[in-house]
Amino acid sequence: MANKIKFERETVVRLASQLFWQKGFHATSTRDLQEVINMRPGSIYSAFGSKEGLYSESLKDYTLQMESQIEGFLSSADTVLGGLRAFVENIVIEAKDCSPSAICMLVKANSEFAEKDANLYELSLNLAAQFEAYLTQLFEQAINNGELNSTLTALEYARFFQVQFTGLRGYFNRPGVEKLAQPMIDQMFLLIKKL
Amino acid sequence: MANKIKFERETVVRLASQLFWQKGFHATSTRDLQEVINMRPGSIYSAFGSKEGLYSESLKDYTLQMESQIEGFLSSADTVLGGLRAFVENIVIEAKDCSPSAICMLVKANSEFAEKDANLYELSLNLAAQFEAYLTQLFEQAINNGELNSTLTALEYARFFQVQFTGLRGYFNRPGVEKLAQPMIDQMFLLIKKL
DNA sequence: GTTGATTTTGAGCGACTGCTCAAGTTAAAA
DNA sequence: TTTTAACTTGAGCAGTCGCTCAAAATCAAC
Repeated sequence: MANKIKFERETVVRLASQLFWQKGFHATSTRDLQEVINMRPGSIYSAFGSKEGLYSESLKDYTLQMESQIEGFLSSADTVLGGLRAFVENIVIEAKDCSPSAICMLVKANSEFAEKDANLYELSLNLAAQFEAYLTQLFEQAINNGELNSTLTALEYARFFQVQFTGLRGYFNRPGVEKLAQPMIDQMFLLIKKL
Repeated sequence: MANKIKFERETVVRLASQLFWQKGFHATSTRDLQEVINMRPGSIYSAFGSKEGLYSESLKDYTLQMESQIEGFLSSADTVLGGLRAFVENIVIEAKDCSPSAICMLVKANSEFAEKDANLYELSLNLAAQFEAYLTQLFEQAINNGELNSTLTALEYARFFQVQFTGLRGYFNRPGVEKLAQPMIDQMFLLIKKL
């Protein structure tokens, strides 16, 4: 009975996610979104409630995609560190130019939503915490596998990784430094092992 | 001849800078600015040309302020590295809560202006390059003073510093991790010396 | 074919945006 | 004191914003 939904929620959220990631929340208008996801205002608002609702779903999807991307690299690598390194190299070097932005969407979100009580700020914190927990679990494996000694806890390794990774992505979000990426990633993983 | 300007350009730019730093360019309305800098549209536009013009001046001022802040810490420190460390500790630990944002305004700008041909994107790149040159000059001094060996060039040290610093500021832009700041800064400077 | 619940459509609302400019105010020069 | 160029004011313009909702379209059930 009744009309069927004509859009695929997954596809729509992914497209919205890309636009939001590129332009940021405030600089993306609902008309921009309408064009990209090919939906009219009424449908968008009945499906997602608000621009904020669609952004929220986009950011959650982004985080899950990041994690499943890492899973992909892990499954075709011999070690946890090898998988993580392939992931970092992919983001910083290969995917750099076909990605909506060189900066992590979570980091962008966290920097865009200044007001500490805003929903989207809280969301960015929660997703960052979730991602940190995921990374911690990976470093636990790495320690158990003997890839890393246990002078640091898994959580401490995860923190170090995030600082390095975010720092690198920020630094390489500028033209003309491409040749430095590989040596600096090498240095990053060298440091992790020597901590 | 004629009326005198009633505002102090320096003060106004500093106030605007703080608001822009906190909220970002797109989320700051000209009405927000009017209130904070206590000027009416006509005066603002005759003095700065546009919202973009005021932002541009604000961002330049921010960069200069950062550099002169570092100068301050350097002049009351025994070594270049000691001065830089005091600066980092001040930004990440002490000034964290009274600052408009935990994230560097240059980094925010660079992440907000996605379109590669936009004026403000170009500006953020130029100022970042200027700041890197300034840092490089400091690390040159540190090498000459024998504080650092010369396995790396001054520019390479400056790059490493920026990656670490940006990474740390990003990581500590969340509640509940305050106690980790000092040890992670210690680790950062330990790494710099051991590179 | 008819019904009727569900989804899609898009004109357009009220609020807000960056910005303009005619009118008013100010104070150095004449 | 008068003049006049420089500066300030704020009502308000034209455009865009996020979003609503009555009408049209859709399609499973009967």
